[in-house]
Amino acid sequence: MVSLARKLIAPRNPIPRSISYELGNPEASQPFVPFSRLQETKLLESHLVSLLDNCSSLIQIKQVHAHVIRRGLDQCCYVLAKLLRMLTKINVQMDPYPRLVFHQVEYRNPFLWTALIRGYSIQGPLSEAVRLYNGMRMESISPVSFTLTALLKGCSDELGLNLGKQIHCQGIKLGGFCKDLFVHNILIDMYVKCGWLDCGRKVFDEMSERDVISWTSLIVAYSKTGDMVAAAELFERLPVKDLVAWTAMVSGFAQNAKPREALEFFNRMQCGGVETDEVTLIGVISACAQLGTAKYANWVHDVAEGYGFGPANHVMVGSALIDMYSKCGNVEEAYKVFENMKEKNVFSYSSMIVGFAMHGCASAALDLFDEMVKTEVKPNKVTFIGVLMACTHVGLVERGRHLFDMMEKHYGVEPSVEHYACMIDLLGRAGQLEEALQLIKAMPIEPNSGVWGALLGACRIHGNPEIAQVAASRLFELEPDSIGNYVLLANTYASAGRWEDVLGIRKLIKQKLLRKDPSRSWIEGKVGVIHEFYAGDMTHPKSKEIKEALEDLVGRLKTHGYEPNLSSVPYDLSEENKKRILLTHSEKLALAYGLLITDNESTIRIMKNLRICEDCHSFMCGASQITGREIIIRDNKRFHHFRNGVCSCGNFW
DNA sequence: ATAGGGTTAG
Repeated sequence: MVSLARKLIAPRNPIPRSISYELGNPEASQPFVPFSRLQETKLLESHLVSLLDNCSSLIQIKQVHAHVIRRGLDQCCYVLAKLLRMLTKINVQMDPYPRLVFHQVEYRNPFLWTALIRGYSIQGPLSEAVRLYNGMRMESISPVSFTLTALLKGCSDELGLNLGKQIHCQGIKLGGFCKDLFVHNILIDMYVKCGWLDCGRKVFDEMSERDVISWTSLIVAYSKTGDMVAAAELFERLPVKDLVAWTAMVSGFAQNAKPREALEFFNRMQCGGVETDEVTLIGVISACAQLGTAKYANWVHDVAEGYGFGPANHVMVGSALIDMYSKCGNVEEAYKVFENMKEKNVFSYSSMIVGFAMHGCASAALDLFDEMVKTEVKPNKVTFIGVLMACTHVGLVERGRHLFDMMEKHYGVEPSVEHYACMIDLLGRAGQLEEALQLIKAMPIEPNSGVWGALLGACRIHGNPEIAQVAASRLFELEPDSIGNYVLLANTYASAGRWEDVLGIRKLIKQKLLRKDPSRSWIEGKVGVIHEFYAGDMTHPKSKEIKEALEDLVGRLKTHGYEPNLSSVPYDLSEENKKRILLTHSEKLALAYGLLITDNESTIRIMKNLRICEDCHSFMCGASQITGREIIIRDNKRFHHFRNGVCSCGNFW
């Protein structure tokens, strides 16, 4: 029975290829197969294909394959092509198993060829995919448009691009698929992946017919290069905007640090009656995390629950919420979300660990790490950055060293340059500047700007202009246009009283026409209204009250022993001028405004774009004591919780 | 067959 079936399906004298391939299925035109049997075979084939469709592991696929052979269909291209596609889907290497399956078939149709080509194209090497493609044409088998898209999928680098261009130029001349929408959409994608956005645009512009996928591909491409203007331009021209296109805009703005625009688009999307799914929500959550305000945080959490994508059942939404609450200063709420999640993955754990670290809760971060390694979730490089950060923020040098030693030995995570930067930060902030410098010299990988920057930052904190000079000279090579490095070096000189050198750096900054990123702080007022203050900026309508409130506060603070820290002003000015400047630091303005607009009980949350200065730090400590308020400040690195005169960072930041 | 997603760094 078995051998009979095999004979029927793979005849000794195959019908001419040209006919069979046009029909797409050689078995279909065998004249001597009785109709009923043919139907039976067709049924069996589609049954096996649907079995394959439901496979999710190699073992399952092999079981179905055995079944395929038992039923005598081991020459059936239709079923075997599906088998190869499934093997590719679960990432089974083409050599040897899928390759063998392919070779065991005597008469291969274009779909079977394409399935193998696609496998090599996705996994690499692309050269093998090309070799097969040529082999296919040598046997006079005409490629189908799916063959081209399969090849184009693998063209994501310089080498692939050449091939892709060939396919683009020649292949399209070949036949009917020159107008094929799929091929063009994938061509756009290929050019974009290779960094040839203009070519992608050209394909798009010349297409006779476009669908929402063509538009969205290009919109995403622009947003990935940071050009949200071009992305928005296209988006507005897109005739029918679907969920994915809207989401591309929302997350595009979020990824490009434009949280307000992201929220604005989400709002428009909702007004337009477009449905929302968890992918959209993740973009919105990320935008709220950047705003850092508590009210938006609660709002978006409710929105997510309302759409049925609560953190309990959606790992990605949950992880994004953990990150958001941490960045909004509410680490307790972040932990609540974490606890209630049914499934936790490496993102959930890492976000929570990083969250604890940001808030200076080192022991919570380290405990959670210990808990994590007992589960099936494996720590990754970000997890280790999190635990090292935790150690840094409380000065746990030995613990950090130990973790750094163990990460590769025990957990198989190779220390990257970012981990070295964390270690330099850890040693440096703890005052071990020489050790930090030694570690940089002993690094097996090339130190990058992050590493030298960490050292320079530490030199500024501990007032070491000599080592600062070493770090800065490397940084000026690596990042000649980054103003921050010049400012840090100048500040280090300033606190050592080396005003000549400070002037030298200032001159350099002027020569290079660099502009300082102005210091600003913001605070959330009524229902999502954000008030932003720039250092020295007295244009806020309530400036007069703010100034009075601050002067009053300083007066009361002085009776508690506060003295303005003049070394926080890196300019060679008179004492009076220094004091005046200190009082217009943006976080102080925001604090005064916060005191004016909130009731006596509530916590004051301030966000800031730069590192908080020593003077503001001690000012906030005192203010929290005098006013009895809790003050939470997020600077560009971490959170400070000021309560009863002390800060959670233990004056270590 | 083709489009959208979450954690890090001085």
